[in-house]
Amino acid sequence: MEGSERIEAALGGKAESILAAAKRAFLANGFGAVSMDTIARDAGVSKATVYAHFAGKEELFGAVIGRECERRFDDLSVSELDPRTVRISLTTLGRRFLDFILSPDEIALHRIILGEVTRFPALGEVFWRAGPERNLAQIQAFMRTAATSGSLALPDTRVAAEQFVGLLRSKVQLLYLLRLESEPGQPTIGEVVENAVDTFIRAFGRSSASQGS
Amino acid sequence: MEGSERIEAALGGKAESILAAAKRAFLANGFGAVSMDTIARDAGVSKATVYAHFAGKEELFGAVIGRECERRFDDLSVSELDPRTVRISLTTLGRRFLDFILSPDEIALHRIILGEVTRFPALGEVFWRAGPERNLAQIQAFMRTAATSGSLALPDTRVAAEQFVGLLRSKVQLLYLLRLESEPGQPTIGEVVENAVDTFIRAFGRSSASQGS
DNA sequence: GTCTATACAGTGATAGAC
DNA sequence: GTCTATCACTGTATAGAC
Repeated sequence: MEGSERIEAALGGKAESILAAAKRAFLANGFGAVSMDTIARDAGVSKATVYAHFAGKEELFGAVIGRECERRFDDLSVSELDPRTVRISLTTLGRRFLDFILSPDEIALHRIILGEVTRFPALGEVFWRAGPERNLAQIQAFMRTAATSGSLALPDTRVAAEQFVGLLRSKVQLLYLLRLESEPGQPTIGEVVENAVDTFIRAFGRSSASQGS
Repeated sequence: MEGSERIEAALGGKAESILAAAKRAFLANGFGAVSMDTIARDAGVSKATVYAHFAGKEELFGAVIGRECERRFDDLSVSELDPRTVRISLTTLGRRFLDFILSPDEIALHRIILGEVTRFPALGEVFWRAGPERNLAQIQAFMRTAATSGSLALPDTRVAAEQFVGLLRSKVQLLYLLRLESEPGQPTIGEVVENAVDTFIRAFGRSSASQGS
């Protein structure tokens, strides 16, 4: 244990504190509204220590965001889904996807990326590759099995995956991003998923499983 | 003409210059990266004049964004669309909608709003009411006529409108927001519209018009 | 209202002791 | 590596003359 502490110290436990504090500050307030002073104080170190680990504010921001993009790997576990029970599988898949993209951290990250992509153009691709692209790949994988097994009649599995995502996000993701998620009269996540699955199966369903109650 | 110049001067031609300069700066760079110095210089007035018209940077920002939200009224002209030729009408409608939300000004506004909604919580509702909500209302109006005329079998016109929008935005809006619109291998706007209309008619179409080539 | 000049706070970044 | 103290600079905002 003494050894592991040694190693941790050698790797820089303070670097982790700084990154953690920077993550909290940046995700909550964006780039411009956060000062290096705040980050240093919140991390329990001096400002000079921050600069000993990171060349500047922009580099620190890039490190935080890049890390955050990589960390969040949304495993939709599509291999566990049975393509023969399409409605159930699509509902599970849709629910997992929406729970992920509507989680507070993911919404905050989404806001930051879009707000700062003009100043940090590289972030756009980093975000896309780490998030939406992976999700689409997983969903497309399920679409392929469903098409192969004959449960769905899909002219193009890639387009199908993109459209299923579009049906799921509908307006609900934008409402969350705009902080309007608790407006009265809005449908629940469960209803959004149900509606998306209904429509998707109306369009591409083949078997009697497409006729739900 | 002398009179109109007088009036313009009385209303403050400089206020317009300031708002115009602020709009350019804020839409291009966000809130934090813009200084009142830049705005004043770009507007051709002194900084004190800016403060004579607007209480501070935040108020100026709010004025610019609020104005921008109101200005952009996207008239989809749904009353001109014939519900009997569903495929053509949906294609026209989808094209107009996508051309609007993917226009440079709209994309820039979208980025700013999402990036600053944490600092300016009121902007979320302003944006929603002025843009997405109006678009949805117009699209829903068309869905109603299509349902009444029997061209589409829609269980819920509101949900149908939201889902049509979801199919249209699919991933293309996010790609534009992330500045990845010119990545190779991406579908054109025309293809996105076509795919959205295909799927929508597969789900809700009734007549033989749903069987396109 | 408009300008020039300036006050004042806060920022990112660094020097030097330990 | 880490700290305290400080730098140079930019930012918002204002005072006073016209």
